[in-house]
Parts: sequence; structure tokens; C-alpha cells
Amino acid sequence: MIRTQVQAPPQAWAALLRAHAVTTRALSAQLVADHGLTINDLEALLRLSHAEDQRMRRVDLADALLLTASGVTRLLDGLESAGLVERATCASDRRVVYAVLTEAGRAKLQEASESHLAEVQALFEERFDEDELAQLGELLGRLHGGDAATAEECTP
Amino acid sequence: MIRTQVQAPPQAWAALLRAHAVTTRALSAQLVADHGLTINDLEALLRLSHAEDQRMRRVDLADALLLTASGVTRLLDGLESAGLVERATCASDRRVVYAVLTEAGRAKLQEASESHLAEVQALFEERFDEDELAQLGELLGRLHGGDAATAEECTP
DNA sequence: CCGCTATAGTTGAGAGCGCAAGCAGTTTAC
DNA sequence: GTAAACTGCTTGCGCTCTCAACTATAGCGG
Repeated sequence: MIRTQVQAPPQAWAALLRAHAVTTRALSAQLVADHGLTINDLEALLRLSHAEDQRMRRVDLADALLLTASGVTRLLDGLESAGLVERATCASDRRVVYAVLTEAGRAKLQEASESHLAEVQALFEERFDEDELAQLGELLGRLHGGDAATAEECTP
Repeated sequence: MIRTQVQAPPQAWAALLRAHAVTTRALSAQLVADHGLTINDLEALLRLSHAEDQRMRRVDLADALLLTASGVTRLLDGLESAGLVERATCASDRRVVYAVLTEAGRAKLQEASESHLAEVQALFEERFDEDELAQLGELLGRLHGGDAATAEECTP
């Protein structure tokens, strides 16, 4: 019998997969249970809150969240029906639909962020010191080519 | 109006999410297109190939792949109907069902590993030198508590 | 002005996976 | 020896997300 020996892929790749699975599972479950938001929901609210006028085009949001256009549509469907986000059209380009953070959305974000941030920090700062944290961020950051996403503005 | 300022979560966490999304997307799509296997399919075959007698209990496989029991059931459903894996029962404990790598499974693994490994390596070794790679692996490895999964044996 | 191509967004089908519930079979406690 | 608790596995349902197909603008070259 031929012993076909196949090596394991680089340890870093396996570690990345595992790290993502483990941390996401832990953090996401908590977030859903406590506030009824997924990680991406929260990320979306967060992005919107930082955006000018608290609104973004759906395409830009998709870019930011690493989702496809359809993914964003569905995600916003949820946030919209929960009243956390509203749609707004753009006068100068009738194709675009903005997602706008509502007052309720801001409140929800505020509330959910607190506990979520605490958990994220617990998870990370318990295991890494400041230098390591920075280094980890830097290394992981290299994995996607230097794509600087500049959000488009719809000048009215 | 109250400007509710919410900080972004630690950069490392965001970077981890993005890194996973980006790399997985790239590698997985290729893998599916070329060989009809998902990352987890491949990982499962790989684990089995390294296991004693090329077989594992489903529970242990779930553990190794960071899936739930039901996830493994479905995953193996696929591999089974593709003929890459077979089931075998355990004489001493009739609850357990083994997943056994078939000859076809070994061949498939061999074939798929080659291109997949090449891609993984391209992705990583293009961006990191050896030290960084090791460090990345070490850091990410810390994210799941020291759970040493020892695969159970079913002594016949 | 009329196609042509590119872009923003939506929708239907389907994959992958977790959760909760359920069923065998095994172990423990009395 | 039997009831209670536990374990391995499967199944129904729901969620998120992608892909492919489609609509509606926008902007260009002739």
C-alpha cells in the first residue's frame, strides 16, 4: 500500500482558521443573545456611525464589511425592519440608495458596543500585551492587498 | 444632538475578521472550482489521512474542525456520497460511527492538496518571512485555550 | 439621439452551519 | 436490575451569505 503523505498547510493558515472560528463563535453568540445583533450588524452600525452624516451607499458598506452587494441588501433588510437604519435616495444619482443610521440605531449601537467591546478586549488583552496586539494587527493587515476604500460621496 | 462616540474595537480583532474573510474567500473559491471541495472538506480528508488507520470518530473530527456534531454529519454526508469517505461501526461501542478515508479519498486529497498548498503558501510566504510566519502562528494559536484534543480509540 | 457598456441595487436558488430536539446505546447509582 | 444521567449521532428548521440573473440608471462614442 502506498502511503500518500500529504503535509499539513502552513501552521499560520490553520491557526488563522481556528482563531477565527473560535473567537467569532464566542463573541458572536454572546452578541446575538444579548442584543439580537450579529457581528456584521454591529459592524455596519459602527461604520455608519463614523460616516459623514451617518450614512453610506450600500456598495461602500459592502466593501467595508467584505460582503457582496446582495449580502448587504439582506443585512440591511434586517436592520431596517428593526428600525435601526433607514433608506434614503440620492438626488443626483437615482441608482444609489443610502443606508442611514436612525436615532434608534445609534442607541442600539451605543448599548451593544459597550458589552461587545468589553468582551473583545477581555479576549485579546488577556492573551496579548500591547506590542503583540499591535504586531498581530499589522501582520494580519498584510493579508489583503493595500486596498484603500474611499467612500464615494453623492454630491446633491 | 448628542454625538454618541463609539470606539472601534481593537484593531487586531477587526484585522482577524478581515483576514479570514479575504483569505478564505480566495482560497476556498479556487478549491471549490478546481476540485469541488470546501476548505472543511479538505481539512477533514487531511485529518483522516493523518489519523491512525485513516479513520476517526465523528466527534473527534468535529472537535478537530471546530464544527458541531451536526456540521460534521452534513459534511461527511457530502464526502460519503462522493465516495471519498466511508462509515464504519465500532464493535465495542455501538454508538460510534467512524469516518474512514477511502482509496478515492486519498487520491482526491493528494490531488487537491497540491494546488491548495501552493496557493496557501503563495498567499502567506509572499507576505511574511519565516519568523513572521512562526510568530503569527504562535499568536493566533493563543486564541483558543490550551485544549489538547486527544482522539479516542475504540478498542475492539 | 441611439445604442453600449458600466454601475447600484434587488431577488431566487442553494450551500454551509448552528441550535434544539430526539433516538440509540452506555455508564453510574442505588 | 433498573432508573437516571450521559454520550454519539442524526434531523428539522432557521440564519447568513454567495452566485447568477435581472432591473434601472448613468455616461460614453458615434
